[in-house]
Order: sequence, then C-alpha cells, then structure tokens
Amino acid sequence: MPELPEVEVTRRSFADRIASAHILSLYLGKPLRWPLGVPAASLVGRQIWGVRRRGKYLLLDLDQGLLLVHLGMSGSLNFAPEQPEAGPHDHMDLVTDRGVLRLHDPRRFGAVVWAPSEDSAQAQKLLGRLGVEPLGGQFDVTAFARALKKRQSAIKQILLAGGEVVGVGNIYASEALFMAGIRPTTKASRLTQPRVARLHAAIIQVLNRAVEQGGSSLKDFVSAEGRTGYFQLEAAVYGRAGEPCRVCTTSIKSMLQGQRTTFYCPTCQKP
DNA sequence: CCATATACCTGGCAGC
DNA sequence: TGCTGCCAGGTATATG
Repeated sequence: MPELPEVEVTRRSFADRIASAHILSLYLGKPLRWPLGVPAASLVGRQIWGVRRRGKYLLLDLDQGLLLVHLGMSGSLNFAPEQPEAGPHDHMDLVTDRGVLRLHDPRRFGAVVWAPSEDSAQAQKLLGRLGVEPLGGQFDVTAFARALKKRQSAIKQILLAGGEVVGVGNIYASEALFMAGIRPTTKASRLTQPRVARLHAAIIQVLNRAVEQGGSSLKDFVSAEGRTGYFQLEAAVYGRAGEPCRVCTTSIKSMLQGQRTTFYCPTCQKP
C-alpha cells in the first residue's frame, strides 16, 4: 500500500496531534518484521517530540531515542483519542495522553523499532543506505544523472531499490517512467542527460501530486485520520494491462521485472 | 562493490 | 461451495 505519498500523508495526519504527547503504554500483538529492540515497558513515560519521515520510514522523535515505523506492504496507522477493541490485524497500540496510535497490518511486513539515536547502529541498519529525498529540494538532477551513469540495471529496478532516490515504489515507478517516456527496461547507464532530466521532473511531479491528493486510493489506503484517499489517482499505466494508453491508445503492456510487475506503453515509452 | 533472487505473511480473487 | 494457485503498494539479506 504505502509509497512515499501515502507515508507522508499519514505523517501529516497525526504529527501535530501527537507532538509533545507522553507514552502511557505500548502494546504489541503478533510479531512484525523486526522486534522492537527494547522492552515495551521501557518506553513508558517517554515524550514524543515530533514525527519526521525518511523515505518510507516514519521517525517518532522521543526525549530518549526514537521509534522507526515502517508500514511494509499492507500497514496503516490510525491516531484517535480512543480505539475500538483490537482486531486480528492490529499489532501495535501506542497509548499516549493525547490519543492512541494504532498499527493495522495484515501482512506484518511492517515494523516498529526503537533506536537510541538516528546515528545509532540500529537506525543506520535501516536508514543507512537510503538515497536522496525526492521532495524538498535536495534532489539534484546533475547528481542523479551522474549516479545513473554508473548503474547497469534497468532503470525501474534502480528506482525501486531506493539507493539513489527514495520513496518511489512499484506504482509510482511505472507512472514516473511513463511520464518521462522511458521504457522501464532501459539500462540506467544508457539514459541521456535530457531523458534523466525528464525522469527527475516526473518523479517529483508524480509524488507531489499524489501527496497533494492525499495519497492515492488505488487500493485501500487510509490515513491516520481514517480517511481514504480523497481522490482516485488516475493511473496512466499501473494496473492497466490490456487497456488503451490514455495518450496514444496503444494497449498497455505488463511484464515481470525482478519479481515485480511493471506496466508501460510500448509506443509512448522508448527504450 | 554490483546485480539479482529470496524470504517474510495474509487476504482476495480467478479458475476449476 | 470449496479448493488451488497466483497476485499484492517493501526491503533486508543471501548469493553469485
């Protein structure tokens, strides 16, 4: 479910409300991807200073250390004054004096991990290899082009890996490459400077637009306020195999790339 | 160092 | 119906 826009929309939906709250208790259900790393009871009394985002991770800054929260494939957060009885897929309740932050995650690829600091080994193990943030101005075209010149794999796989730029998942990778007119299988190193520039702009545009629209609701995205995506994001290619391209009416193709499905228009996107 | 495959887990759906 | 097989928005880790 969550790529950068969904994670950012989730962050915005509860960051202000949870800021300065004190942790009263932390309940964990079935195991998530990794253990918390410390006894849950050790977080009682901690104060939450704020919520940041790095790639698809949410960072809850505490007065001692921080919590790294990842939504995996199927996770969502809900923050409310009270929560109903936990269902079978609710695996965390962070109870504070401002409300309860609940993680709902059927597939349990998500995680909640405590680390003593962002620079600590625990945090860096997860954050250390992340590429640059695409939004907010640090994403530089020249540096992006220079990095891609060194990479021999298909551009779609480079985007998904997140080592050059973070936040682009399977949906937005297909969408950004369509916007840029680039075939997903094109070797990154073979992209010309102008095409990299188009891709750079497309990534920023597609992610920004999705954030503005409140996260796409292509499937079942729900923000921490409990709202679904406010608008259906009109996918140009994702999930549209066999349907006509919105630009040229060519039938959209799908293929497998590194065990993930990729969608593209064979006419609009050049190798 | 790089590129690729694998594993984790559950639910929904198409097809029989 | 009920079963089977396949697919799903991520990413650390192992392997070559």
